[in-house]
Amino acid sequence: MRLTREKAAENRARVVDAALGLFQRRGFADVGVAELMGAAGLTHGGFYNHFDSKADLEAEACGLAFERALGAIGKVAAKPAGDERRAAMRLYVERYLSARARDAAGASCPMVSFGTDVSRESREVQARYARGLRAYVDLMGAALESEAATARATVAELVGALSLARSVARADRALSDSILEAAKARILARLVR
Amino acid sequence: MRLTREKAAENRARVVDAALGLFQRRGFADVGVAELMGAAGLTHGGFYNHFDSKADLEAEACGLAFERALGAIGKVAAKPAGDERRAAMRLYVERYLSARARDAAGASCPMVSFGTDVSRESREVQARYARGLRAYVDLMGAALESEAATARATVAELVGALSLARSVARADRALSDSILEAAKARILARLVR
DNA sequence: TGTACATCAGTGAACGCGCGTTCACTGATGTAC
DNA sequence: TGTACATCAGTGAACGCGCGTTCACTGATGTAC
Repeated sequence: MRLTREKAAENRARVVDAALGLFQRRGFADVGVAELMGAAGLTHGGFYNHFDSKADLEAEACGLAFERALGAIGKVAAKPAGDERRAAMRLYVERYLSARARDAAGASCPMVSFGTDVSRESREVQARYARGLRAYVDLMGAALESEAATARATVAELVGALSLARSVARADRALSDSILEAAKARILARLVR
Repeated sequence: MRLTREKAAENRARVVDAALGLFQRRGFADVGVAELMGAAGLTHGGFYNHFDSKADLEAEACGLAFERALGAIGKVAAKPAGDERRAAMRLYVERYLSARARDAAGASCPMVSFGTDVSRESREVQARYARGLRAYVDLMGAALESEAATARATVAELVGALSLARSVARADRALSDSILEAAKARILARLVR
């Protein structure tokens, strides 16, 4: 039952998208090929028509996550400098550090989802990740209209706060909320200044 | 070949310690029972004399990591307030965000090693982690002689910077170093003020 | 445009393999007398 | 204190199980004429 090329490409994209969601929620190791193919409405046997290996898909999913993250911060950086960009940046930070983003484990920043995993992955994933982070920091500098050092420290604060907040979200929601609030207040205060 | 109670307790402690190192370096999932028993100089069969399950050991290793992390920041908080405590804190930050700490994946802050993993672990690990983080933030407030919000944001910045720096350490060392530097400079600047 | 055949996306059974866990066994230690 | 026996930390083979990957097969699509 061969499919049209478009249909096949669509299926492939659906697998990457479904896999990314599962990987972000549960980590690379905990999601099997059969499960992720099932999540895309397919059976596991066809997996190797699209990917060389599971590691290959992991690298591609990581790339997709960065593509989305860079798209979001890129939009902010693309605004006219000054008030308009600052307003967009404020909105970006508020969303990034919202309870909503914290609870949406399946659709979030790759630095938060894969931060710990990435140093255990293949060289290729690591290289892709490093390129992604460098681009993200650069766009953050533009979005913030700041020096590189400020952009780097801000990214660290953003990523650290969301990571920590997510880690304790179930066990200590008050602590989780207060970490988000503290980081948000600090970054926003620096923005208006 | 039954052992003395002391020798058995010593073996058990050695297993937890060896397992923690391996877990921090490679994650819970990637380290098998046979391997971690081997790292402690034992064979896998005896594992269940000491632990109910692998998850049980994971929780205990997590507890040990926090014990150490809390000990380190606790020492700073225990210094006499003022110059002496500030000096100890400066040293703590410099060490925490050093290239050395970044490269010592096997012996580091549990928030950095387990940050992503913890939300995928058992309720018990999560509860232990949340208690640990709360205590860490409290001690950070004391060490910093600051309000709770500042302590929370500082922990986020520390953890975020070390996480990111470690993620790109192999693929882009310059970026890794610069993230460490940026966060260090910002936190230290706030300290002297 | 129609026909004949090669291609290939998808299916589902099967493969090794390594995992967590169990078990019968060993023999020095701990304990009851 | 000495003896007899139960205890239990450690060993290594064995167990199911689920994983990533392979394979023979199907049948609609793409292509050559």
